Amino acid sequence: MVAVRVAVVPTPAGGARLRVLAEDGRPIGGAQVHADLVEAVGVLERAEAPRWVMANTMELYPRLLAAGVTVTRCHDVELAEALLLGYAGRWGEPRGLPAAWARLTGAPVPPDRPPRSRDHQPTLFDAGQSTPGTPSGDDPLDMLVAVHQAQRERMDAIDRPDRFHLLVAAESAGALAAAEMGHAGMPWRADVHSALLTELLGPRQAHGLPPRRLGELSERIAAALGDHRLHPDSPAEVVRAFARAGIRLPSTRSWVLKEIDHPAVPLLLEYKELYRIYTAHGWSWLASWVRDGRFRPEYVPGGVVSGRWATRGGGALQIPKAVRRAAIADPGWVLVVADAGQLEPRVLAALSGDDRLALAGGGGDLYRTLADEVFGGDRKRAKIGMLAALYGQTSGEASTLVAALRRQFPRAVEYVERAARIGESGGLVRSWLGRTCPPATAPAVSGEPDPDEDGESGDLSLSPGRARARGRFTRNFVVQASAADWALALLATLRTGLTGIGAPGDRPELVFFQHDEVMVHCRSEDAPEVVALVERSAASAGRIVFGDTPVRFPLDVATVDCYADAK
DNA sequence: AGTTTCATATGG
DNA sequence: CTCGCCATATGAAACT
Repeated sequence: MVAVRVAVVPTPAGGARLRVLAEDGRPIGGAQVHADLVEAVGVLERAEAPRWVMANTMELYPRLLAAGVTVTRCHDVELAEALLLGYAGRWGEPRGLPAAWARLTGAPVPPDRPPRSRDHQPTLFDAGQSTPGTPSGDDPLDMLVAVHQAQRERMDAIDRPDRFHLLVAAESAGALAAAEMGHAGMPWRADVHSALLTELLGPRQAHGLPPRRLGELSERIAAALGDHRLHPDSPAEVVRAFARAGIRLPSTRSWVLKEIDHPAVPLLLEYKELYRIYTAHGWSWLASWVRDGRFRPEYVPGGVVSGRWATRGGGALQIPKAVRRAAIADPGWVLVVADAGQLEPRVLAALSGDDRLALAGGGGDLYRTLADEVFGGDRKRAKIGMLAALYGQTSGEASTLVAALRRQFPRAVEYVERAARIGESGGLVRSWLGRTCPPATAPAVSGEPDPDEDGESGDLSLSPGRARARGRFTRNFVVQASAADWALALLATLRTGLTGIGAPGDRPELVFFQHDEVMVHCRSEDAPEVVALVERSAASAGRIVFGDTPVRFPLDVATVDCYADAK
């Protein structure tokens, strides 16, 4: 019989212990012991491609990838635990296997281990069976099997189990993709990056001395303000210098400075831009994060409450446009870059079943249609109105614009307003697939008491100010988290499909994922097939997540040599 | 000296 | 009185 699911734990000596499971998680037969983890997984994957049940994908899978073994599907017990805890309103409790096992057996719940650092070498201890706080003698494979089985039962017991199963599968697939992306890395030309820095900043100086261009600018800024010396990166100094020149600044933010008519302003703006690149994406960034022609950040699936990914170093999700010129495909290869346009309003249309809004997104530019239907052709206002509805903005003319939207799209607007009301009254909201927002936290952890908070006398209701903030959060959560549901489904479909394209050994590789954008590195001749696959995956993600919906999720797809040319 | 918060930038 | 969501990362400033 074909193994549907297989639980796997590594042994300290590089081996593995496996147990075949039925779909519901019940073990079939006893534990198998293998001397070689990589071989055991590789053989079974090729033969039966089961869903691998693992405690933590990001810890185990990189070892398999390093040895050339990929797997198709998994169930990540830790990620599933976090989703289940969140669903139950127990957000923030330890979610690791030892903690889940302790809850199952009624033992004291140990805290989660802190995440390992990036250049941490696995030790016998890490790979081993005992974990701090766990009674030794508990077999990790037994723990894994039992916790997984219990998770399957908990998943079946909640509302909309079909969607929640999808969520766990998508979250797990995301973890596989994250490990694979960390393994592949984004093609990155250090020489191009360095040349770009030199062009912008002047040649690199020794000992972290600021590059010449920054020094020159700061001298000219000082001179323009009648000073001898000035650190333009110190907001306090800049404010003081302007004060001496008779200009009072509330802050030194770019948009504040832009309103000021003074010769130092353009210099200062230029300085800020260059300084930012120098400190955040300069030579030291290059040295820390780019090796062997690849940028390898550390992705953290499920790292953001809304289900978006985070990174633990490298800042992969904030790569400035200016340095994207260094992301260049290998010779003979290209980058297929695809991003979902206007994803959040489209997701709102699907969530709320607002078919009129769905229709408005049918023509490609949703804001354009909105503008023509509601705002007398004013696209800018249409966009502000929609974003105000999604974020809860009330200042300026935002309320008026949202009210206008509501007249034409009552279901969509009511959906987010309802989420806001639930949040304001202290309730929980969920994404379409069931990812749940964290509960309202107890205010004033330390320091100054919140002026908006009158008393801490065990009153669970929120103060008006906090309640409104909470409402904006839950309002946005339902949309942002459901958009993340969709994006994960896209990613999962895409990564599976890619294994069928290209020649073995020269497969397209997923190298980047950023909220609503994916990047595939592939041979030029495979690009058309990849483009078609990405587009199919987007459409299929819409159906998988939202079922039968008229909402379209169009992608902007570009096949380029260089990331900077994608948009 | 080490740690935390603030200000400002980047991304979606 | 103010009122736009989610993040990461850096250096300066403030704090222990």
